[in-house]
Amino acid sequence: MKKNKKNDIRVRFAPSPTGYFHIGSARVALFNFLFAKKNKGTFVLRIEDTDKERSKKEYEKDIMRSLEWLGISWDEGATPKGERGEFGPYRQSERGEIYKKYLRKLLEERKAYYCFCSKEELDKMREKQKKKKEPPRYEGNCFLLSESEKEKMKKERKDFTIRLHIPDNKKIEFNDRIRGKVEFNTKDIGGDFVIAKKDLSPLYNFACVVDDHEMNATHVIRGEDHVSNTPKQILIQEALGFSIPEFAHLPLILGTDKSKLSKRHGTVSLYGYKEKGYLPEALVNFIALLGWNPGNDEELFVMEEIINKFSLEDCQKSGAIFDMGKLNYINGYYIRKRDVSDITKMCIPHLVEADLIRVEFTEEQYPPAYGGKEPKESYYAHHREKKMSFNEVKDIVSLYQERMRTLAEIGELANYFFVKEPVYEKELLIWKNTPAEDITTYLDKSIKTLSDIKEWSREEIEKRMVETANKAQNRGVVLWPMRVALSGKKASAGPFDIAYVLGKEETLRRLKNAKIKLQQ
RNA sequence: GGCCCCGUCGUCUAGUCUGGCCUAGGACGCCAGGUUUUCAUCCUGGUAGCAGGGGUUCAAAUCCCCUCGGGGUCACCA
Repeated sequence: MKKNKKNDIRVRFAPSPTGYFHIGSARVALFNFLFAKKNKGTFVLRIEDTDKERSKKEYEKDIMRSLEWLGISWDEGATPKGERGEFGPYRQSERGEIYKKYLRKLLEERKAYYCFCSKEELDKMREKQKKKKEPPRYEGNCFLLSESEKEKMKKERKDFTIRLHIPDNKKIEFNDRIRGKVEFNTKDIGGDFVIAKKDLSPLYNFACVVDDHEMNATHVIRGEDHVSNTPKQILIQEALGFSIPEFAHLPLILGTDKSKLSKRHGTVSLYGYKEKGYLPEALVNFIALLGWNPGNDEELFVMEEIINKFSLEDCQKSGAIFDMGKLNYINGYYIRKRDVSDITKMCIPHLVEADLIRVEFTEEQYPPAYGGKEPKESYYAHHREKKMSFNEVKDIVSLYQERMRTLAEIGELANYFFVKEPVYEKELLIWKNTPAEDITTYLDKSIKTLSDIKEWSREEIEKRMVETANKAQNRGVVLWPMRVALSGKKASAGPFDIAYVLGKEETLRRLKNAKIKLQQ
C-alpha cells in the first residue's frame, strides 16, 4: 500500500513535548539516528502531543533545537513550520481523523467497546483488589452490554472510554533486538485497557501503534521504560491486523543513585549542556558510550565514526550511570581538538556572561545585498575600557584551550585579561621562602629586561626572560612573581604568553604595581 | 505486591552466546613519578572488580540451580 521499498529501514523518534528535552531522550534519538544512518534507512521525527494539557510549543522547539545542535537531523517529520509529509502531519494532535478511522473499525468488529464505568467505580475496584493483594485489573463487564443497553448508558452517563478487548490467558512474546526474547501473559496486563477517551481522542499506546503503522516504521527503538507497553501495543497491532515491527529497548540512563535520570539529578536538559559550555561532539560521544561500545578499546570518536561502528547488538542491557567526570574529560578532549577560532567563537558568549566583555557591532554602510560587508562583531572589555579584536580574544582563548574542561570556565580562568587590575594578596608574589626584598629585586630585573625589548614578540620575550631567569639562583624566583604580577593567580598560563598577549605597556604597568604592592 | 529486565574495578565497559589464550583487558577518577616557574597538556607506573552459595567439568567471569541486590512498569500521562 505505502510506497516503501522492501527492506527499507524506517525508524522513528517520537518524543512528547511535555518538558525540556533531556539526556535520556537525546540518547534514544541518537541511537535511532545511528541505526538509521548505519543502515541507510530513514529517520522520522514524530511529535506525540496528544496530551493537550501538558504539551507546549516551547518544549517542541526545545526538542528541535537540541537535535539540531547535536547534529541529529531527521529525514522526515515535524518541522517548526509544520508541513505535512507523505504520511500526513507529524504531530499527533493533527492526526485525529486517522485514529478515529481505526477506532471505528475496532468498534464495529467488536474488538473494542464502550466502557461506562465511572472513575469512582474503577477506583473502588482497584481499592478492593489492593486489599486482597491482587494486582489491579479491569473486571467490569461493559463488553457484555447489548446494543440497547449501550445506547441507554450513552445517554445516562456523561463519561465513557473505549477499551480494547483482549484474550484472557494468552502468551505474548517478541524478540527484542537488544534483550532477546521477552515474554508476557495477557493475564498480567491488567485486563481490557483504555485506548481512547470519550471524544475518540486516542491514548498513547493506540496513537503510537497507528502512527507506526501509517508511517511504516520497521523498527521501534525506545527506552526500557516502554517494555511493559510493548505487549499492549502488540495486542492492538494484532487487533488491527498490522504487521509487528521489530523492537529494541535501550537501557535507561541512571542518576548517581541508580534510579532513572530525572530533574532531581541536576541538569538533565540537553540544551542546558550547551549553555554550560559543552561541545555537541562531546555529548554525542559520551551519550553513545553510555550503553554502547564498538566491542574494542576505542572510545573517542565523532558521529561519522560512531555511525560506521554502530550496531544494536553491541548495546548493553543494563542501565548506565551518568558520570559527569567522564563527560568533562571528553569535553576537554574535544576542546583541545577543535580549531582555536571555533573555540573562541564559542567562548565569547561565556565571556559576556561573566561580564568581562561586551559585544558590539560595527555597522556597515550598506547591507551585503548592496555591496556592503557583513556586520562584524567587535568586543569591548569595559573594565579596561579597551576595544578588542577577534584576534586579540583568540590569543587569550588559545592560552586556555588545553586548560578548559568546559567553555564556561574561560571567564574564571582568563578574567585577568579583561580587568584593570588583577586581584591578589601580595604574599602570593613570594616564591617559596624567598625574602620579599629579593623578589622586589627580581621584579626590577624583569622590568628592566622587558623594557629593553624593542620587538614585542613571544619568542623575544621568552629568550630575554629566560636569560634573566637563568642568572638567578633558580628560574622560579624570577618567573613566579612575574606570572603572579600579571595574572594575580597561583595557577595560570605561562608568563611569557601572558606578557605577550597583554602587550608591553600593560605588562610593565602590572609588574611595577606588583613591586609597589610588595613594598607596602 | 504482580509482571518484566538487569548484576565484571567507585563510574563507563571488553571478555559470557561458541568454557581453557583471563595471573580478568581498556577508559574516566584517584595516587605516585617524569617534563615544567605554576596550573593544564603530554608521557610512565600504580590503585581497584567477576554480588553470594551450590552444582556440572580435567578446567567456570563464561553452562545449570538457588539466594541476595538493583531497576523499570502497573492511569481516561506519554
